[in-house]
Amino acid sequence: MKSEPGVYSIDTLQREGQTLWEGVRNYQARNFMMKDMKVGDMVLFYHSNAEPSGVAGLAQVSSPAVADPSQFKRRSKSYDAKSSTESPRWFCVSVRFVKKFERFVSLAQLRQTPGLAAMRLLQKGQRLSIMPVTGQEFERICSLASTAPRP
DNA sequence: GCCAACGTTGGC
DNA sequence: GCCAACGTTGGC
Repeated sequence: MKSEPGVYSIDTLQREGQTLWEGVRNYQARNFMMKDMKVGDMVLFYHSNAEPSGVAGLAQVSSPAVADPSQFKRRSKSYDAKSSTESPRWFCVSVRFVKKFERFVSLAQLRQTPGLAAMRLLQKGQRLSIMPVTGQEFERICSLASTAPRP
């Protein structure tokens, strides 16, 4: 799951413990939350549009998808006039803080890592804010987060 | 700040 | 249903 650290960082999540992942306005990303993500699933927390961008830590899905309340709030940037409480258009899960990585895993490091080349995140033009990761990719990234950085 | 890639919107 | 215009994302 991607977030711009200036907006919501891993530190914010650590402070708050848990958050509703509001504001996603892309159908593919929404569908991942609605259909694929289960309570207890592990989440790589990725800092996008950052200096540097990369995986900052781990979270965990802590609730099933519910109607995203921000779509009903007129003053919210995520307000959607075409949605209604009777048939909400947008859904989101909650995630809880698990850990901040000892070592931040930068995008450059991900790109350099053999075995991660097929990661969806690394494919050209990939802009989805939520996307699936394989078990192998997940393990690989966690091990990068706990081993010495490259020189 | 630039720009490629992609999604969405709306006229027809 | 097509597609041009526009908006957004996010790396660089």
